[in-house]
Amino acid sequence: MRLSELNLIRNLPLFHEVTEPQFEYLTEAALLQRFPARVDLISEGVLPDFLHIVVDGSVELFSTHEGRETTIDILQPITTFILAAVIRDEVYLKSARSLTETRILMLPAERVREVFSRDAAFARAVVNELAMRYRSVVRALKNEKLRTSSERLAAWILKANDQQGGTGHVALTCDKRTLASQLGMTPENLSRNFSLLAKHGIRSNGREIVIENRAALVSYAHPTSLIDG
Amino acid sequence: MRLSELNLIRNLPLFHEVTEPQFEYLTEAALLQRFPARVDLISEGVLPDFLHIVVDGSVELFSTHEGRETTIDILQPITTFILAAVIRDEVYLKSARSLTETRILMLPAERVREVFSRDAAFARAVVNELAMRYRSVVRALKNEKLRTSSERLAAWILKANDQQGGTGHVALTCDKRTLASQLGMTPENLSRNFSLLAKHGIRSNGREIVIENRAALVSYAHPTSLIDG
DNA sequence: CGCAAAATTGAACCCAATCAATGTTCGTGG
DNA sequence: CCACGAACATTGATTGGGTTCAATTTTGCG
Repeated sequence: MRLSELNLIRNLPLFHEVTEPQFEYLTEAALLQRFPARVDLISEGVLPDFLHIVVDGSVELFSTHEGRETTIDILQPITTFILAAVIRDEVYLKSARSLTETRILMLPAERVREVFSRDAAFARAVVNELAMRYRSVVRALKNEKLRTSSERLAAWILKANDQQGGTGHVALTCDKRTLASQLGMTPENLSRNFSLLAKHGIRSNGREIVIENRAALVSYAHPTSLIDG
Repeated sequence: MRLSELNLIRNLPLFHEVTEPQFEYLTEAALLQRFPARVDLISEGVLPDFLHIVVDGSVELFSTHEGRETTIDILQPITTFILAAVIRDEVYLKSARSLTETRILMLPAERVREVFSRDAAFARAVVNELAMRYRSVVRALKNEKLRTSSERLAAWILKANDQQGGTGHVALTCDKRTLASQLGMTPENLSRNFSLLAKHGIRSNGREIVIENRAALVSYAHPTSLIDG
Protein backbone atom coordinates (compact mmCIF):
# COMPACT_ATOMS: atom_id res chain seq x y z
CA MET A 1 0.00 0.00 0.00
CA ARG A 2 1.22 3.51 -0.73
CA LEU A 3 2.32 5.80 2.07
CA SER A 4 -0.27 8.40 1.17
CA GLU A 5 -2.97 5.77 1.50
CA LEU A 6 -1.61 4.55 4.80
CA ASN A 7 -1.79 8.10 6.06
CA LEU A 8 -5.33 8.39 4.84
CA ILE A 9 -6.25 5.30 6.84
CA ARG A 10 -4.27 6.47 9.83
CA ASN A 11 -6.33 9.60 9.97
CA LEU A 12 -9.66 7.81 10.04
CA PRO A 13 -11.32 8.15 13.45
CA LEU A 14 -11.28 4.38 13.67
CA PHE A 15 -7.48 4.18 13.60
CA HIS A 16 -6.36 7.56 14.79
CA GLU A 17 -5.73 6.62 18.41
CA VAL A 18 -4.39 3.13 17.78
CA THR A 19 -0.77 2.64 18.94
CA GLU A 20 1.79 2.48 16.17
CA PRO A 21 2.73 -1.21 16.54
CA GLN A 22 -0.92 -2.25 16.55
CA PHE A 23 -1.60 -0.09 13.54
CA GLU A 24 1.26 -1.69 11.69
CA TYR A 25 0.06 -5.13 12.66
CA LEU A 26 -3.36 -4.29 11.26
CA THR A 27 -2.21 -2.79 8.01
CA GLU A 28 0.80 -4.90 7.07
CA ALA A 29 -1.55 -7.63 5.90
CA ALA A 30 -4.16 -5.23 4.52
CA LEU A 31 -5.27 -5.07 0.93
CA LEU A 32 -6.43 -2.02 -0.95
CA GLN A 33 -8.41 -3.27 -3.89
CA ARG A 34 -10.10 -1.58 -6.79
CA PHE A 35 -13.42 -2.91 -8.08
CA PRO A 36 -15.52 -1.96 -11.09
CA ALA A 37 -19.21 -1.07 -10.68
CA ARG A 38 -21.81 -3.76 -9.95
CA VAL A 39 -19.43 -6.33 -8.52
CA ASP A 40 -20.33 -8.57 -5.58
CA LEU A 41 -18.05 -7.85 -2.66
CA ILE A 42 -19.41 -10.13 0.06
CA SER A 43 -22.26 -12.61 0.37
CA GLU A 44 -24.59 -13.14 3.30
CA GLY A 45 -24.17 -16.39 5.18
CA VAL A 46 -20.37 -16.42 4.86
CA LEU A 47 -17.93 -15.97 7.73
CA PRO A 48 -15.94 -12.73 7.48
CA ASP A 49 -12.29 -12.91 6.42
CA PHE A 50 -11.77 -9.17 6.23
CA LEU A 51 -13.07 -5.96 7.63
CA HIS A 52 -14.00 -3.83 4.63
CA ILE A 53 -13.71 -0.08 4.38
CA VAL A 54 -15.09 1.94 1.50
CA VAL A 55 -12.31 4.34 0.56
CA ASP A 56 -13.74 5.49 -2.73
CA GLY A 57 -17.01 5.02 -4.65
CA SER A 58 -20.29 3.77 -3.23
CA VAL A 59 -21.41 0.40 -1.97
CA GLU A 60 -24.86 -1.10 -1.59
CA LEU A 61 -25.71 -3.42 1.27
CA PHE A 62 -28.58 -5.74 0.38
CA SER A 63 -30.14 -9.05 1.25
CA THR A 64 -31.89 -11.73 -0.72
CA HIS A 65 -34.40 -14.37 0.35
CA GLU A 66 -36.35 -16.77 -1.81
CA GLY A 67 -35.79 -14.83 -4.99
CA ARG A 68 -36.55 -11.43 -3.47
CA GLU A 69 -34.00 -8.73 -2.82
CA THR A 70 -33.94 -5.61 -0.70
CA THR A 71 -31.52 -2.75 -0.20
CA ILE A 72 -30.49 -2.25 3.42
CA ASP A 73 -28.14 0.71 3.16
CA ILE A 74 -25.97 2.65 0.75
CA LEU A 75 -22.49 3.53 1.93
CA GLN A 76 -20.39 6.50 0.92
CA PRO A 77 -16.70 6.89 1.78
CA ILE A 78 -15.28 6.62 4.29
CA THR A 79 -17.18 3.92 6.12
CA THR A 80 -16.53 0.45 7.40
CA PHE A 81 -18.94 -2.30 6.67
CA ILE A 82 -19.76 -5.65 8.23
CA LEU A 83 -17.90 -4.52 11.33
CA ALA A 84 -20.47 -6.25 13.54
CA ALA A 85 -19.94 -9.61 11.86
CA VAL A 86 -16.15 -9.28 12.11
CA ILE A 87 -16.20 -8.38 15.79
CA ARG A 88 -18.56 -11.21 16.69
CA ASP A 89 -16.99 -13.62 14.19
CA GLU A 90 -20.43 -14.56 12.89
CA VAL A 91 -21.69 -14.88 9.35
CA TYR A 92 -22.62 -11.82 7.32
CA LEU A 93 -26.31 -11.01 7.42
CA LYS A 94 -26.10 -8.93 4.27
CA SER A 95 -24.39 -8.98 0.95
CA ALA A 96 -22.56 -6.03 -0.59
CA ARG A 97 -21.93 -4.90 -4.13
CA SER A 98 -20.21 -1.91 -5.66
CA LEU A 99 -22.59 0.60 -7.22
CA THR A 100 -19.82 2.61 -8.84
CA GLU A 101 -16.16 1.89 -9.36
CA THR A 102 -14.73 1.59 -5.84
CA ARG A 103 -11.61 1.20 -3.82
CA ILE A 104 -12.00 -1.04 -0.78
CA LEU A 105 -9.54 -1.41 2.05
CA MET A 106 -9.57 -4.90 3.52
CA LEU A 107 -8.13 -5.70 6.93
CA PRO A 108 -7.80 -9.35 8.03
CA ALA A 109 -10.71 -10.06 10.37
CA GLU A 110 -8.63 -12.07 12.82
CA ARG A 111 -6.17 -9.23 13.30
CA VAL A 112 -8.99 -6.75 13.79
CA ARG A 113 -10.32 -8.91 16.62
CA GLU A 114 -6.85 -9.24 18.13
CA VAL A 115 -6.15 -5.52 18.11
CA PHE A 116 -9.66 -4.93 19.36
CA SER A 117 -8.84 -7.04 22.44
CA ARG A 118 -5.39 -5.53 23.01
CA ASP A 119 -5.89 -1.86 22.26
CA ALA A 120 -8.46 -0.01 24.34
CA ALA A 121 -8.37 3.06 22.10
CA PHE A 122 -9.23 0.92 19.12
CA ALA A 123 -12.05 -0.76 21.03
CA ARG A 124 -13.54 2.62 21.83
CA ALA A 125 -13.21 3.75 18.24
CA VAL A 126 -14.92 0.58 17.08
CA VAL A 127 -17.84 1.32 19.37
CA ASN A 128 -18.23 4.77 17.95
CA GLU A 129 -18.11 3.48 14.42
CA LEU A 130 -20.56 0.72 15.20
CA ALA A 131 -22.92 3.08 16.96
CA MET A 132 -22.82 5.36 13.94
CA ARG A 133 -23.55 2.50 11.56
CA TYR A 134 -26.36 1.35 13.80
CA ARG A 135 -27.96 4.74 13.71
CA SER A 136 -27.54 4.88 9.98
CA VAL A 137 -29.46 1.62 9.51
CA VAL A 138 -32.21 2.83 11.81
CA ARG A 139 -32.51 5.99 9.73
CA ALA A 140 -32.66 3.96 6.53
CA LEU A 141 -35.33 1.76 8.02
CA LYS A 142 -37.41 4.73 9.10
CA ASN A 143 -37.05 6.33 5.69
CA GLU A 144 -38.40 3.15 4.10
CA LYS A 145 -41.24 2.49 6.45
CA LEU A 146 -42.47 5.95 7.34
CA ARG A 147 -42.40 7.57 3.92
CA THR A 148 -44.01 6.79 0.62
CA SER A 149 -41.67 6.33 -2.30
CA SER A 150 -42.40 9.81 -3.66
CA GLU A 151 -41.65 11.35 -0.28
CA ARG A 152 -38.33 9.51 -0.21
CA LEU A 153 -37.50 10.96 -3.60
CA ALA A 154 -38.47 14.45 -2.45
CA ALA A 155 -36.33 14.15 0.68
CA TRP A 156 -33.47 12.77 -1.40
CA ILE A 157 -33.61 15.75 -3.76
CA LEU A 158 -33.42 18.17 -0.84
CA LYS A 159 -30.42 16.35 0.59
CA ALA A 160 -28.66 16.09 -2.77
CA ASN A 161 -29.27 19.79 -3.29
CA ASP A 162 -27.60 20.60 0.05
CA GLN A 163 -24.64 18.38 -0.78
CA GLN A 164 -24.24 20.03 -4.17
CA GLY A 165 -24.14 23.53 -2.80
CA GLY A 166 -27.80 24.43 -2.40
CA THR A 167 -28.16 26.14 -5.78
CA GLY A 168 -31.53 24.55 -6.46
CA HIS A 169 -30.04 22.69 -9.40
CA VAL A 170 -29.29 19.03 -8.78
CA ALA A 171 -27.43 16.82 -11.23
CA LEU A 172 -27.84 13.05 -11.15
CA THR A 173 -24.50 11.35 -10.53
CA CYS A 174 -25.77 7.88 -11.33
CA ASP A 175 -28.32 6.45 -13.73
CA LYS A 176 -31.93 6.36 -12.69
CA ARG A 177 -32.19 2.64 -12.13
CA THR A 178 -29.44 2.91 -9.53
CA LEU A 179 -31.18 5.85 -7.91
CA ALA A 180 -34.41 3.86 -7.89
CA SER A 181 -32.67 1.01 -6.10
CA GLN A 182 -31.16 3.43 -3.57
CA LEU A 183 -34.59 4.83 -2.86
CA GLY A 184 -36.22 1.42 -2.62
CA MET A 185 -38.48 1.51 -5.65
CA THR A 186 -38.63 0.24 -9.22
CA PRO A 187 -37.37 2.40 -12.12
CA GLU A 188 -40.97 2.64 -13.37
CA ASN A 189 -42.06 4.01 -10.05
CA LEU A 190 -39.20 6.50 -9.94
CA SER A 191 -40.30 7.79 -13.31
CA ARG A 192 -43.86 8.27 -12.09
CA ASN A 193 -42.64 9.94 -8.93
CA PHE A 194 -40.63 12.48 -10.89
CA SER A 195 -43.73 13.52 -12.77
CA LEU A 196 -45.74 13.55 -9.57
CA LEU A 197 -43.26 15.95 -7.93
CA ALA A 198 -44.04 18.49 -10.65
CA LYS A 199 -46.98 19.31 -8.41
CA HIS A 200 -44.56 19.98 -5.55
CA GLY A 201 -42.02 22.41 -6.90
CA ILE A 202 -39.82 20.14 -8.99
CA ARG A 203 -39.03 20.40 -12.67
CA SER A 204 -36.81 17.70 -14.12
CA ASN A 205 -35.43 16.89 -17.48
CA GLY A 206 -33.10 13.97 -18.09
CA ARG A 207 -30.44 14.14 -15.40
CA GLU A 208 -31.14 17.74 -14.48
CA ILE A 209 -33.41 18.43 -11.52
CA VAL A 210 -34.49 21.96 -10.68
CA ILE A 211 -36.13 22.97 -7.44
CA GLU A 212 -38.53 25.70 -8.54
CA ASN A 213 -40.38 26.00 -5.26
CA ARG A 214 -38.34 24.91 -2.30
CA ALA A 215 -41.07 25.65 0.23
CA ALA A 216 -43.52 23.42 -1.62
CA LEU A 217 -40.97 20.63 -1.84
CA VAL A 218 -40.12 20.90 1.85
CA SER A 219 -43.74 20.81 2.86
CA TYR A 220 -44.18 17.66 0.79
CA ALA A 221 -40.96 15.88 1.85
CA HIS A 222 -41.05 16.81 5.57
CA PRO A 223 -37.28 16.51 5.99
CA THR A 224 -36.15 15.76 9.54
CA SER A 225 -32.81 15.12 11.19
CA LEU A 226 -34.35 12.04 12.78
CA ILE A 227 -34.41 10.41 9.35
CA ASP A 228 -32.24 12.42 7.00
CA GLY A 229 -29.34 12.86 9.42
CA MET B 1 -31.58 -1.80 44.65
CA ARG B 2 -31.67 -5.28 46.14
CA LEU B 3 -28.54 -7.36 46.35
CA SER B 4 -30.11 -10.13 44.26
CA GLU B 5 -30.81 -7.64 41.54
CA LEU B 6 -27.30 -6.24 41.68
CA ASN B 7 -26.00 -9.74 41.22
CA LEU B 8 -28.31 -10.24 38.30
CA ILE B 9 -26.88 -7.14 36.65
CA ARG B 10 -23.36 -8.09 37.59
CA ASN B 11 -23.74 -11.33 35.71
CA LEU B 12 -24.86 -9.72 32.48
CA PRO B 13 -22.17 -10.02 29.80
CA LEU B 14 -22.15 -6.25 29.62
CA PHE B 15 -20.98 -5.85 33.22
CA HIS B 16 -19.32 -9.10 34.02
CA GLU B 17 -15.75 -8.01 33.38
CA VAL B 18 -16.07 -4.48 34.72
CA THR B 19 -13.83 -3.74 37.72
CA GLU B 20 -15.60 -3.55 41.06
CA PRO B 21 -15.13 0.19 41.67
CA GLN B 22 -16.37 1.04 38.19
CA PHE B 23 -19.33 -1.27 38.63
CA GLU B 24 -20.22 0.44 41.86
CA TYR B 25 -19.88 3.83 40.27
CA LEU B 26 -22.28 2.75 37.55
CA THR B 27 -24.88 1.20 39.78
CA GLU B 28 -24.88 3.45 42.83
CA ALA B 29 -26.91 5.99 40.87
CA ALA B 30 -28.94 3.40 38.97
CA LEU B 31 -32.69 3.06 39.14
CA LEU B 32 -34.66 -0.12 38.78
CA GLN B 33 -38.14 0.91 37.84
CA ARG B 34 -41.34 -0.98 37.28
CA PHE B 35 -43.73 0.12 34.54
CA PRO B 36 -47.21 -1.05 33.60
CA ALA B 37 -47.98 -2.16 30.05
CA ARG B 38 -48.28 0.38 27.25
CA VAL B 39 -46.30 3.14 28.88
CA ASP B 40 -43.97 5.44 26.95
CA LEU B 41 -40.41 4.98 28.17
CA ILE B 42 -38.44 7.28 25.86
CA SER B 43 -39.21 9.59 22.96
CA GLU B 44 -37.25 10.08 19.78
CA GLY B 45 -35.49 13.42 19.40
CA VAL B 46 -34.56 13.66 23.09
CA LEU B 47 -31.02 13.46 24.45
CA PRO B 48 -30.45 10.35 26.56
CA ASP B 49 -30.25 10.69 30.34
CA PHE B 50 -30.06 6.99 31.04
CA LEU B 51 -28.99 3.75 29.49
CA HIS B 52 -32.02 1.47 29.72
CA ILE B 53 -31.93 -2.27 30.23
CA VAL B 54 -35.00 -4.47 29.98
CA VAL B 55 -34.84 -6.74 33.00
CA ASP B 56 -38.35 -8.07 32.79
CA GLY B 57 -41.24 -7.89 30.35
CA SER B 58 -41.06 -6.79 26.75
CA VAL B 59 -40.43 -3.43 25.12
CA GLU B 60 -41.29 -2.13 21.68
CA LEU B 61 -39.00 0.25 19.83
CA PHE B 62 -40.91 2.35 17.34
CA SER B 63 -40.78 5.58 15.42
CA THR B 64 -43.34 8.10 14.29
CA HIS B 65 -43.31 10.61 11.48
CA GLU B 66 -46.11 12.80 10.22
CA GLY B 67 -48.83 10.80 11.90
CA ARG B 68 -47.47 7.41 10.85
CA GLU B 69 -45.87 4.89 13.14
CA THR B 70 -43.69 1.85 12.64
CA THR B 71 -42.25 -0.83 14.88
CA ILE B 72 -38.48 -1.13 14.67
CA ASP B 73 -37.79 -3.95 17.08
CA ILE B 74 -39.26 -5.86 20.01
CA LEU B 75 -36.94 -6.48 22.93
CA GLN B 76 -37.05 -9.37 25.36
CA PRO B 77 -35.00 -9.51 28.58
CA ILE B 78 -32.18 -9.03 29.07
CA THR B 79 -31.22 -6.38 26.56
CA THR B 80 -30.00 -2.83 26.61
CA PHE B 81 -31.65 -0.26 24.46
CA ILE B 82 -30.61 3.10 23.03
CA LEU B 83 -27.02 2.17 23.79
CA ALA B 84 -25.88 3.82 20.56
CA ALA B 85 -27.46 7.15 21.46
CA VAL B 86 -25.95 7.04 24.97
CA ILE B 87 -22.45 6.27 23.73
CA ARG B 88 -22.52 8.99 21.11
CA ASP B 89 -24.49 11.41 23.29
CA GLU B 90 -26.91 12.09 20.46
CA VAL B 91 -30.68 12.23 20.41
CA TYR B 92 -32.73 9.04 20.34
CA LEU B 93 -33.81 8.02 16.89
CA LYS B 94 -36.60 5.83 18.22
CA SER B 95 -39.19 5.85 20.94
CA ALA B 96 -39.85 2.97 23.29
CA ARG B 97 -42.91 1.74 25.13
CA SER B 98 -43.62 -1.19 27.37
CA LEU B 99 -45.75 -3.89 25.77
CA THR B 100 -46.26 -5.79 29.01
CA GLU B 101 -45.58 -4.89 32.58
CA THR B 102 -41.82 -4.37 32.75
CA ARG B 103 -38.88 -3.73 34.99
CA ILE B 104 -36.28 -1.41 33.51
CA LEU B 105 -32.83 -0.79 34.87
CA MET B 106 -31.66 2.74 34.22
CA LEU B 107 -28.00 3.76 34.42
CA PRO B 108 -27.05 7.44 34.20
CA ALA B 109 -25.84 8.08 30.65
CA GLU B 110 -22.96 10.30 31.71
CA ARG B 111 -21.55 7.61 33.99
CA VAL B 112 -21.89 5.00 31.27
CA ARG B 113 -19.78 7.16 28.99
CA GLU B 114 -17.22 7.76 31.75
CA VAL B 115 -16.81 4.09 32.57
CA PHE B 116 -16.75 3.33 28.87
CA SER B 117 -13.70 5.59 28.54
CA ARG B 118 -11.95 4.31 31.65
CA ASP B 119 -12.63 0.60 31.61
CA ALA B 120 -11.43 -1.35 28.58
CA ALA B 121 -13.34 -4.46 29.53
CA PHE B 122 -16.57 -2.48 29.61
CA ALA B 123 -15.77 -0.91 26.26
CA ARG B 124 -15.31 -4.32 24.73
CA ALA B 125 -18.53 -5.57 26.27
CA VAL B 126 -20.35 -2.55 24.91
CA VAL B 127 -19.10 -3.36 21.44
CA ASN B 128 -20.38 -6.88 21.66
CA GLU B 129 -23.74 -5.73 22.90
CA LEU B 130 -23.97 -3.08 20.23
CA ALA B 131 -22.94 -5.49 17.50
CA MET B 132 -25.64 -7.89 18.67
CA ARG B 133 -28.27 -5.18 18.67
CA TYR B 134 -27.15 -4.10 15.24
CA ARG B 135 -27.57 -7.58 13.89
CA SER B 136 -30.93 -7.87 15.54
CA VAL B 137 -32.20 -4.76 13.77
CA VAL B 138 -30.87 -6.00 10.45
CA ARG B 139 -32.73 -9.27 10.97
CA ALA B 140 -35.93 -7.42 11.83
CA LEU B 141 -35.54 -5.29 8.74
CA LYS B 142 -35.01 -8.32 6.51
CA ASN B 143 -38.00 -10.07 8.04
CA GLU B 144 -40.15 -7.06 7.20
CA LYS B 145 -38.93 -6.42 3.72
CA LEU B 146 -38.29 -9.89 2.38
CA ARG B 147 -41.38 -11.69 3.66
CA THR B 148 -45.08 -11.16 3.24
CA SER B 149 -47.06 -10.72 6.43
CA SER B 150 -48.35 -14.31 6.30
CA GLU B 151 -44.82 -15.64 5.90
CA ARG B 152 -43.76 -13.64 8.94
CA LEU B 153 -46.56 -15.19 10.92
CA ALA B 154 -45.60 -18.69 9.71
CA ALA B 155 -41.95 -18.13 10.66
CA TRP B 156 -43.02 -16.72 14.01
CA ILE B 157 -45.10 -19.81 14.77
CA LEU B 158 -42.15 -22.08 14.02
CA LYS B 159 -39.90 -20.05 16.30
CA ALA B 160 -42.46 -19.89 19.09
CA ASN B 161 -42.93 -23.64 18.79
CA ASP B 162 -39.20 -24.20 19.23
CA GLN B 163 -39.11 -21.90 22.25
CA GLN B 164 -42.06 -23.68 23.82
CA GLY B 165 -40.51 -27.12 23.52
CA GLY B 166 -41.33 -28.15 19.98
CA THR B 167 -44.52 -30.03 20.86
CA GLY B 168 -46.40 -28.65 17.89
CA HIS B 169 -48.76 -26.84 20.25
CA VAL B 170 -48.15 -23.14 20.63
CA ALA B 171 -49.93 -20.95 23.15
CA LEU B 172 -50.21 -17.21 22.65
CA THR B 173 -48.57 -15.34 25.51
CA CYS B 174 -49.96 -11.97 24.50
CA ASP B 175 -53.16 -10.72 22.92
CA LYS B 176 -53.45 -10.77 19.17
CA ARG B 177 -53.26 -7.05 18.62
CA THR B 178 -49.84 -7.06 20.29
CA LEU B 179 -48.74 -10.00 18.19
CA ALA B 180 -49.95 -8.19 15.09
CA SER B 181 -47.86 -5.17 16.02
CA GLN B 182 -44.80 -7.38 16.64
CA LEU B 183 -45.24 -8.92 13.22
CA GLY B 184 -45.77 -5.60 11.51
CA MET B 185 -49.38 -5.97 10.44
CA THR B 186 -52.85 -4.87 11.48
CA PRO B 187 -55.01 -7.08 13.72
CA GLU B 188 -57.40 -7.58 10.78
CA ASN B 189 -54.56 -8.83 8.66
CA LEU B 190 -53.34 -11.16 11.39
CA SER B 191 -56.81 -12.66 11.55
CA ARG B 192 -56.84 -13.27 7.82
CA ASN B 193 -53.36 -14.71 7.91
CA PHE B 194 -54.35 -17.25 10.56
CA SER B 195 -57.12 -18.53 8.32
CA LEU B 196 -54.79 -18.49 5.33
CA LEU B 197 -52.28 -20.67 7.15
CA ALA B 198 -54.93 -23.38 7.42
CA LYS B 199 -53.79 -24.23 3.90
CA HIS B 200 -50.23 -24.64 5.21
CA GLY B 201 -50.48 -27.02 8.12
CA ILE B 202 -51.84 -24.74 10.84
CA ARG B 203 -55.01 -25.13 12.86
CA SER B 204 -55.77 -22.41 15.38
CA ASN B 205 -58.52 -21.68 17.81
CA GLY B 206 -58.45 -18.70 20.13
CA ARG B 207 -55.02 -18.63 21.69
CA GLU B 208 -54.18 -22.21 20.82
CA ILE B 209 -52.15 -22.86 17.68
CA VAL B 210 -51.51 -26.41 16.47
CA ILE B 211 -48.96 -27.32 13.85
CA GLU B 212 -50.64 -30.21 12.06
CA ASN B 213 -48.19 -30.44 9.20
CA ARG B 214 -44.77 -29.13 10.07
CA ALA B 215 -43.27 -29.85 6.65
CA ALA B 216 -45.98 -27.84 4.94
CA LEU B 217 -45.48 -24.93 7.32
CA VAL B 218 -41.72 -24.98 6.89
CA SER B 219 -41.99 -25.01 3.13
CA TYR B 220 -44.28 -22.00 3.33
CA ALA B 221 -42.31 -20.02 5.94
CA HIS B 222 -38.80 -20.75 4.64
CA PRO B 223 -37.16 -20.24 8.04
CA THR B 224 -33.50 -19.26 7.89
CA SER B 225 -30.88 -18.36 10.47
CA LEU B 226 -30.08 -15.27 8.41
CA ILE B 227 -33.43 -13.83 9.45
CA ASP B 228 -34.80 -15.84 12.33
CA GLY B 229 -31.54 -15.99 14.29
C1' DC C 1 -26.62 6.76 -38.56
C1' DG C 2 -28.19 2.79 -36.15
C1' DC C 3 -28.61 -0.03 -32.33
C1' DA C 4 -28.82 -1.36 -27.55
C1' DA C 5 -29.70 0.18 -23.05
C1' DA C 6 -32.29 3.25 -20.35
C1' DA C 7 -36.41 5.63 -19.47
C1' DT C 8 -41.24 6.45 -19.88
C1' DT C 9 -46.12 5.29 -20.17
C1' DG C 10 -50.17 2.36 -19.75
C1' DA C 11 -52.86 -1.63 -17.88
C1' DA C 12 -53.60 -5.16 -14.72
C1' DC C 13 -52.65 -7.06 -10.43
C1' DC C 14 -51.22 -7.80 -5.45
C1' DC C 15 -50.51 -7.09 -0.68
C1' DA C 16 -51.92 -4.83 2.94
C1' DA C 17 -54.37 -0.85 5.24
C1' DT C 18 -58.66 1.20 6.22
C1' DC C 19 -63.46 1.51 7.16
C1' DA C 20 -67.50 -0.62 8.78
C1' DA C 21 -70.27 -4.09 10.81
C1' DT C 22 -70.70 -8.07 13.59
C1' DG C 23 -69.34 -11.61 16.73
C1' DT C 24 -66.67 -13.16 20.81
C1' DT C 25 -64.19 -12.86 25.41
C1' DC C 26 -63.59 -11.58 29.63
C1' DG C 27 -63.68 -8.95 33.82
C1' DT C 28 -66.74 -6.79 36.90
C1' DG C 29 -70.58 -5.62 39.67
C1' DG C 30 -75.13 -6.57 40.81
C1' DC D 1 -73.39 -16.93 39.45
C1' DC D 2 -75.05 -14.60 35.86
C1' DA D 3 -75.67 -10.35 33.13
C1' DC D 4 -73.60 -6.73 31.01
C1' DG D 5 -70.38 -3.64 28.91
C1' DA D 6 -65.97 -2.81 26.87
C1' DA D 7 -62.25 -4.31 24.69
C1' DC D 8 -60.77 -7.77 21.53
C1' DA D 9 -61.38 -10.44 17.38
C1' DT D 10 -63.33 -11.68 12.98
C1' DT D 11 -65.36 -10.84 8.43
C1' DG D 12 -66.54 -8.20 4.33
C1' DA D 13 -65.95 -4.29 1.13
C1' DT D 14 -63.12 -0.74 -0.49
C1' DT D 15 -59.00 1.81 -1.33
C1' DG D 16 -54.14 2.79 -2.12
C1' DG D 17 -49.32 2.39 -2.83
C1' DG D 18 -46.51 -0.18 -5.36
C1' DT D 19 -44.96 -3.98 -8.53
C1' DT D 20 -45.13 -6.47 -12.80
C1' DC D 21 -45.70 -7.02 -17.57
C1' DA D 22 -45.76 -5.07 -22.00
C1' DA D 23 -45.23 -1.60 -25.39
C1' DT D 24 -43.00 2.65 -26.83
C1' DT D 25 -39.94 6.42 -26.82
C1' DT D 26 -35.66 8.50 -25.74
C1' DT D 27 -30.79 8.58 -24.92
C1' DG D 28 -26.17 7.70 -25.56
C1' DC D 29 -22.62 5.89 -28.07
C1' DG D 30 -19.92 3.17 -31.45
